[in-house]
Amino acid sequence: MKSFIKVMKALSDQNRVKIIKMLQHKTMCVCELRAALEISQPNASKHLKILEEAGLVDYRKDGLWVNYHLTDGANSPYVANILGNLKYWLEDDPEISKLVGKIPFLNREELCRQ
Amino acid sequence: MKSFIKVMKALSDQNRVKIIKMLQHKTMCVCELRAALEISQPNASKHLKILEEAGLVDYRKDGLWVNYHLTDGANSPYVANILGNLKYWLEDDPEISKLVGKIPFLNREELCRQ
DNA sequence: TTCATATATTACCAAAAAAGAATATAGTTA
DNA sequence: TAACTATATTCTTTTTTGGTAATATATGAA
Repeated sequence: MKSFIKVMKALSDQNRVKIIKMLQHKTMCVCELRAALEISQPNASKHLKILEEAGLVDYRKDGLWVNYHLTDGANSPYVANILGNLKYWLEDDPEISKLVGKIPFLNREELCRQ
Repeated sequence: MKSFIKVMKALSDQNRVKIIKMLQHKTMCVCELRAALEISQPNASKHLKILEEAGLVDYRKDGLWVNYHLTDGANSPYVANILGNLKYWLEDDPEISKLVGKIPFLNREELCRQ
């Protein structure tokens, strides 16, 4: 039950759901995500950690960048199911559409000099 | 997105998940639920209200009793999907099994005189 | 009407979670 | 080595949530 609740809690926050929906389209680094969501860098890192501990996302380091991507849910039936459904859910949510529309114009090199 | 998050939040608490799993087996009144969960009556009422507002449960009044049951999720794809999957998920969780095992021995007439 | 009782609501407190500020870590480059 | 930078962590404050106690509501019975 604990792992189920961890997944539900991870998905109980708007910014974290937005992160999931963005990662459906593209592997993204922390600075791209924080720029798209307009939140602070530590805040973005913290949300990503919660998603990671729930098994929803994973990352690969690439130099200074840390690229996050969705997992395949192989380790949790809850994760597999919800991530599968979330491909279709919230597709017509206005906030999500707006965010996803931004993705092609996010430029890592440009965004990550603060 | 708000309704999705409402469902996720509703399922982010052990007692509420336990209520769902019990209602899979039987329509139950508040006093049966609170007795099974060993929580206070106001606490049970509050959890039920959160589940109801998320669209996961509904109730019918029968005299003094209020009988809660799972919805069919007709008004929400999230609810329909999660309630469908929850028939199978958590079936082998020890806490859930213990609770569900109690259900046949709950006696409303006996429990509801405090 | 009056009393009894199952449930809901309110007010309050403690614990948990979210956010910001400051600092630390880990790569990279010079 | 030292300086730079993307990210993570820690500390603190604020907000949210879960719980209890007390009270209100609503239905049924006398």
